[in-house]
Amino acid sequence: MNIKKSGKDLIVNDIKDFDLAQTMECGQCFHFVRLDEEEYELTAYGRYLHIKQEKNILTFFDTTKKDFENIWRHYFDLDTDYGKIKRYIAKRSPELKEIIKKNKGIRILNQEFFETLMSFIISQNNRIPRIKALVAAISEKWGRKLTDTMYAFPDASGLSKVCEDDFRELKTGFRAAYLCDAVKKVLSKDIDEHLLTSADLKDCEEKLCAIKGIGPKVANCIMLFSLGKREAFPIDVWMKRIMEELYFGGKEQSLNTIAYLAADRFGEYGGYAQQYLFAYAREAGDSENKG
DNA sequence: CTCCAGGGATCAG
DNA sequence: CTGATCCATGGA
Repeated sequence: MNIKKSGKDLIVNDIKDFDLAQTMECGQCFHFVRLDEEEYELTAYGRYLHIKQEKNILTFFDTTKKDFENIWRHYFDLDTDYGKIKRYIAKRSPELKEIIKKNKGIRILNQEFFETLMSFIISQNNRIPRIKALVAAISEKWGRKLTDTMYAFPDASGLSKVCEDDFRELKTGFRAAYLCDAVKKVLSKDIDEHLLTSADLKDCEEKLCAIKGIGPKVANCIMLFSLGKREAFPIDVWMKRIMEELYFGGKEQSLNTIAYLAADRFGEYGGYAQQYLFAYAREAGDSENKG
């Protein structure tokens, strides 16, 4: 990885195991706009970013070295060795070799805690385009304006005066009460990001599940995508189906049994494995719909 | 019209 | 502990 400035832009050369589109579109993030095949705009940590990939060259448009080092380097998980991770997962589960090859550029983003918390509450029983629309709507209504079309997601204090009816007006449906409860518990420090970060996986999950509307799946997404807990393993309907097919001969299993197998098989790399399994499941599901 | 979405709360057994 | 039903909303 070779970093240099070119006018206002910042260029990263020789980037390995990275594909921008795969990373943005794999269902972990909801606050971005696709401009072109490998070109996106997004917001995170109160900043706006316009980014583009051409082969193994990444261009961060109009970005200072300071912002790259303080924010984007960690956001895109650029200091993690994904080659090592992929080799480990392929060894533990050879069925995944092909799908890892197809999705060899997926990175797990290190997103902001509060935005991730709220986004995955919204994700429950919802579709990705709709989740994105709701995240954008909350940002536009209560967040800081960054460009003509993009707004930063507000922090908890920015939502302190927002009530359930306000969330309901945006058509968040039955999740309005959940969003309210999350804001309240973050403001009261009942939910504290730093305590969660230092807590172990089980303790952290338990604390997150104290928020109304958060269960095991959403809690694990929050831990994986915003608290740096890469051993977290979110199990949704897709994951359940594909795990039963790959490891249990197609027989139905309880969520606990599946979670136990994941922990045993993938350990500290559970979260990474989950991304490839998710891609595998979605691909299988799509071809099923076509055929 | 019906069905379902990267689930979870609630209640029955 | 496991299973069924409901939850708002919008797109297929």
